[in-house]
Amino acid sequence: MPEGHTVHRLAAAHGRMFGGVAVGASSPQGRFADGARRLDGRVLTTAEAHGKHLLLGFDDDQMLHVHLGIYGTSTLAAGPPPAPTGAVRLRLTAPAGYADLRGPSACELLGPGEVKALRDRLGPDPLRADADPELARRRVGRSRTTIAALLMDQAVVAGPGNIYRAEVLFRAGIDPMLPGRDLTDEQWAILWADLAALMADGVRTGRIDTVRPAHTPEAMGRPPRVDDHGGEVYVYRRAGLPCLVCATEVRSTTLAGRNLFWCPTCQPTR
DNA sequence: TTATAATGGTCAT
DNA sequence: TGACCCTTATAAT
Repeated sequence: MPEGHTVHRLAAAHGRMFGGVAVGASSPQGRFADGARRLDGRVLTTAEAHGKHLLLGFDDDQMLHVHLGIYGTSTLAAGPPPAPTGAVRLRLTAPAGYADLRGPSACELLGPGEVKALRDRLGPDPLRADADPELARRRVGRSRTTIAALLMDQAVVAGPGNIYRAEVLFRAGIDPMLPGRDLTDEQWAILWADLAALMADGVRTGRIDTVRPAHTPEAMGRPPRVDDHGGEVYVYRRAGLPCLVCATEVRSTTLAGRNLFWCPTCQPTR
């Protein structure tokens, strides 16, 4: 379930489990065999996330870079590792437990220059203390691209994915098709602050919950949502269902190859 | 048993 | 814009 909040949780969990100890590394699936050999026995020194990128630093100049892509998962558990099941690209082990990485779009060792290049092509991450929202605001303000597409562009903002994109636009009442440069400064400030708050919640809970107290299942007398992403949301994957605020049918379309969801009443065209 | 979809990104056209 | 990559869970057959 990889949007930025997931990766920040992973970074923290890796720091707790592997920080300061020599880790065992293997690639049961075999596709990262060389990298695992180089990692095996190194001591983990840093664990951080930038957007959806996980960066693990070791006591040499090689940084492990992991990107989960759309289906990647990383499972951490305490205790001795069981026999690997499925396609485990990388297994890390420590006295405290183990981590299994499956299906990542990137799992590679990077030198310092490559790490800098990676960071340089990412926009500010609302979950990072060093994020500069002005940088993102300037890019959005100059662009004719729709705000829906800009929010998915990791060079503009690093971390949000399709769920946060749809939900934050709904909560701000902004038409997804509005060109970036037509947003007011106030609208951008609201979007940024909401991303930061919602994603911080996501880091705490491990779920994406965006529904305000007034519209929760309990408040509305409706059954809780059952969806494999495991959270209560307004529009994401709710096409054809009534908007939780105004009962208009939630719409969906494909934009730049991704599903976009919105309520035409709550997010009117200007 | 096979098909499809999915919270992402890269590359080519 | 479309093809393709990675893996798994669920739906359809």
